[in-house]
Amino acid sequence: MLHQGAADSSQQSSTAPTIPTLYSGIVPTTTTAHTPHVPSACQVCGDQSSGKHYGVLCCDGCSCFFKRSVRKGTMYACIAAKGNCVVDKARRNWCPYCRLQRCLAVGMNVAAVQEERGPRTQATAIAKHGGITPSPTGAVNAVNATGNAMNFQILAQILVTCLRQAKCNEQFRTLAAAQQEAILSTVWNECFVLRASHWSLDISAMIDACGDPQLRRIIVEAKQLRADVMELNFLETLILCRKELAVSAENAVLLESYANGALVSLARYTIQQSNWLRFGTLLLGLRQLTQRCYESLLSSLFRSVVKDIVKSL
Amino acid sequence: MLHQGAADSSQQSSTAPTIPTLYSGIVPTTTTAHTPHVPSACQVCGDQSSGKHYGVLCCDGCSCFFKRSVRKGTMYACIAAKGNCVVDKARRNWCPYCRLQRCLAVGMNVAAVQEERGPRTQATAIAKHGGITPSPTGAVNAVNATGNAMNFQILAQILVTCLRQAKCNEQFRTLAAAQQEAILSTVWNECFVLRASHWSLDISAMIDACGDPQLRRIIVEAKQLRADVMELNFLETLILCRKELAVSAENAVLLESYANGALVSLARYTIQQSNWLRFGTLLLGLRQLTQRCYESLLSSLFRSVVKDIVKSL
DNA sequence: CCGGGTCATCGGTCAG
DNA sequence: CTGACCGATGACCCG
Repeated sequence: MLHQGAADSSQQSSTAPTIPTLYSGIVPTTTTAHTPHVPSACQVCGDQSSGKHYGVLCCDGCSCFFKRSVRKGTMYACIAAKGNCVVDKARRNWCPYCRLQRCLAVGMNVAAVQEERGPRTQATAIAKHGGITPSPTGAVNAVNATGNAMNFQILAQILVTCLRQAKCNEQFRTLAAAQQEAILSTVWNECFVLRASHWSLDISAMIDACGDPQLRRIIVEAKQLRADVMELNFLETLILCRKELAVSAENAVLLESYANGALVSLARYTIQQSNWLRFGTLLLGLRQLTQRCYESLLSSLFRSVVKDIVKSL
Repeated sequence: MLHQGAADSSQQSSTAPTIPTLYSGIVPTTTTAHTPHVPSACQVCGDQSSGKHYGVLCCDGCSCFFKRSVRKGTMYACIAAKGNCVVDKARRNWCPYCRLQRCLAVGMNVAAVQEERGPRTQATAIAKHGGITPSPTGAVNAVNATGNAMNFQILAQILVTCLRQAKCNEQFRTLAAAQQEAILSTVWNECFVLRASHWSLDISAMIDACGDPQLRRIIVEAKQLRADVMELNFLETLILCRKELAVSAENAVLLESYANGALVSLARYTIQQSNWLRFGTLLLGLRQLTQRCYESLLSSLFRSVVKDIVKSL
């Protein structure tokens, strides 16, 4: 930080608003000459980049910030509630939410953040010194980058399947394409978790392999609903048909009627085989599902694919 | 890159005539090496230094004082009008003018003081203890400083009333104090919106005056539930008794049973006067309420007061 | 090169 | 306003 301050004061005495262009026209010729490393602009904040991190050219700060954010799974709130704060070198620390959003927007890969390892040294030193090997605490799970990618692909396939299923939803399918797309691009993650948590095969290993601890927690929680096929369908309708996501007044009415229909059907279905409690529990589960999904980094995992999936089919 | 002043100041403690002796004999051998943290004298007042700040070895107090002075840009006047007051640990607070002069004299770097950032934005610390959770905060600027301050005060009173009511909730009140506090510090905003949206008087003007458009939307949405007193009580229980917020395994069981009880009661109550739809609609409204609350900046509005309120009563 | 961790030094907090 | 305290940041190093 001191370093940062020093750099600031020496170069740009004031908070210069035009930072991103820092190396736009200056460096090109001198680049190959004697530069220690190729200077490029951080795609997140425009600061000097130290190379690629998590798939994107960015500076140490943004790289580190991204790593910590993903590891801890903290969910930020935009300081201005707009979600469009300026993220440049001088202001990147003002709004963590917008900084993280920007990290994801430029394509930083959540899955590339590894599990936390133990402290760096000690183990060897102590082992040499005495004979008492201390427990290396964090079982370094370097994991297989290859198998990891494979698992991700499979999960992406599951995602496609879930969204196809949503498209076939009896009520949802009747909506106009634009309305469908508007809804799905918002609630796709809820659809995914609902279905994936009740997948016929055990896919927990693949979910673990994605390296997103949040996703794991969400799925585990959703799994506790133990919904059957009928219940899943009704819940899916309730996820898909939310009048708040209507693009027009008529659609709002339509969506509400769909949701009401699903509610009544679900009530009938659950009451006939057990009691009211089941009905209420499922709906409360929906609340939990919604909240968790929007608090999580789930989206970033499939960010690249979900857009295309929603469009096609 | 690093401050020249750093090297300078660490050696020439001479600037301060009376100070240097403080730790001169304690750290003799290890001085220059790379000791974890060498206790040294603050170059400004001679107190124990906690490391370099703004380029100079100094204590937390002088560091903080310097930061505040630079940020606020206040001009002090020497209390003795001489500009040569003694600045040592015991007397550093007597004359801010001379203290600041001394900060500058020993080379503290004004440019290293960054601009003020917003309040810390934390957001939901998921996992772990499940208890500690101040909600997302944001800098809702002073805005309504003048005329609206009154309205804000009234709303804060309403908030107090809502939380008192929550504390009296038939189920919630039986929980241990620590558990109550853990839950309320998370869901207080849901409690507030639920009650405020169904307030007996029309408080929409005050809500508007708070200058948070999000809050307005949330309240309007919640108002559409048109819940009666009984329903409100059941919904409140469902907000308060979420097993995810349990601080212990036993409490999780307890909370779940409370929620189940509320579900059954609400079902009985609603079915006798209309139908299943009402029951389901209310629960979906709960989902909407939860999501909106955590997406909004509501918390920042009451950030300063809610903490105290939750603690007291 | 790009993952990881480290730690001096920034930031804000909040009783006193 | 003060300052002890703690979380966040990022330049730097290792493997």
